[in-house]
Amino acid sequence: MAFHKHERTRRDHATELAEDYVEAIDDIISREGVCRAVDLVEHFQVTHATVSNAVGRLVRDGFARSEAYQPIELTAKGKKLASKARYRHETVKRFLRRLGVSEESARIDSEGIEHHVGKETLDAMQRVLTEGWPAESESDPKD
Amino acid sequence: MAFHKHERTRRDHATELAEDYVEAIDDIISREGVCRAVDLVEHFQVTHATVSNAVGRLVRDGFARSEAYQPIELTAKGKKLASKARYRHETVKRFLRRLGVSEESARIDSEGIEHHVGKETLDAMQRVLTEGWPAESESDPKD
DNA sequence: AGGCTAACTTAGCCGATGCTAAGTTGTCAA
DNA sequence: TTGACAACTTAGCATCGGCTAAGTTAGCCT
Repeated sequence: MAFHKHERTRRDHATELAEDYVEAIDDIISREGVCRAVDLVEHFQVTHATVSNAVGRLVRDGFARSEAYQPIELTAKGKKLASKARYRHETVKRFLRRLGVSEESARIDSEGIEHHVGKETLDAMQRVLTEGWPAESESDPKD
Repeated sequence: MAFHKHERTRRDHATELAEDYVEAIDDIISREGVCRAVDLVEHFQVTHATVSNAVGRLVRDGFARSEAYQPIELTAKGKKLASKARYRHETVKRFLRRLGVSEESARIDSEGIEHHVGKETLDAMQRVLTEGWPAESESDPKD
């Protein structure tokens, strides 16, 4: 790995908001046809000004397109990130449900957790969802 | 619950750094006897200035005590937070190991995940560690 | 056409978390 | 004892993600 001990965590933070936004935008477009800033205001329970700034960063970073006073659109890059984020989010949430966690807690916790789940952990969760729990083993795993 | 949709996630963020710091300070004191700023510089791979600011916030928020140029100490409140954080961290990490995730990934992912795991999820993970996997069930859970 | 209202932007503020550069203190070894 | 070096602080800067307040635009209804 090319990461220092806490570098990954910090890098995750930098993209968290972008992931939450593109995921929300993608959802809203699916449901409503278009996504307006006011929809994101509603979704994240923040002010218009906050959304405006955030969308500005998405545009700057190539995740979204937006003309002033027009609906927000995702770029190909934005759509790709959105679908990756949704897959992770769904997998984590379904995994928590399978673990026995309530809908409410699974919804809340999965929102925070999804950004910190690496490929290996995600695959392990997905495996549980498709193949059931791993075998119980007495010995320590070696990998 | 008294949370708006994303309020919990935002609140978690506010205490994340504090938790990481008190946990690290507590560990270092256990291992070394005292904790100096330079140990935290090493641990988090940030500059001295960053540590100085962060410790200032810990002191301001009642988690730590520190005299200029002296070792850093935790208050009772800080120790309590540290042990809560360590318990969560350890539980998450051991759970991931049990899931089949490698030591390296479990270490990295648990660092990010621990701050977003609510009581219910944590209990579910702990239950797996002490009692094994939950029963497979065909039907949807109802809680 | 005109005007109202809701949607949006812009400007300016704050705190958190990072940085560099420069100054201060503590400590150990010569 | 004193001087050098490591440890620490302080000042000043940037970005992010919040906010309020104020200004602008779009769209609809009369």
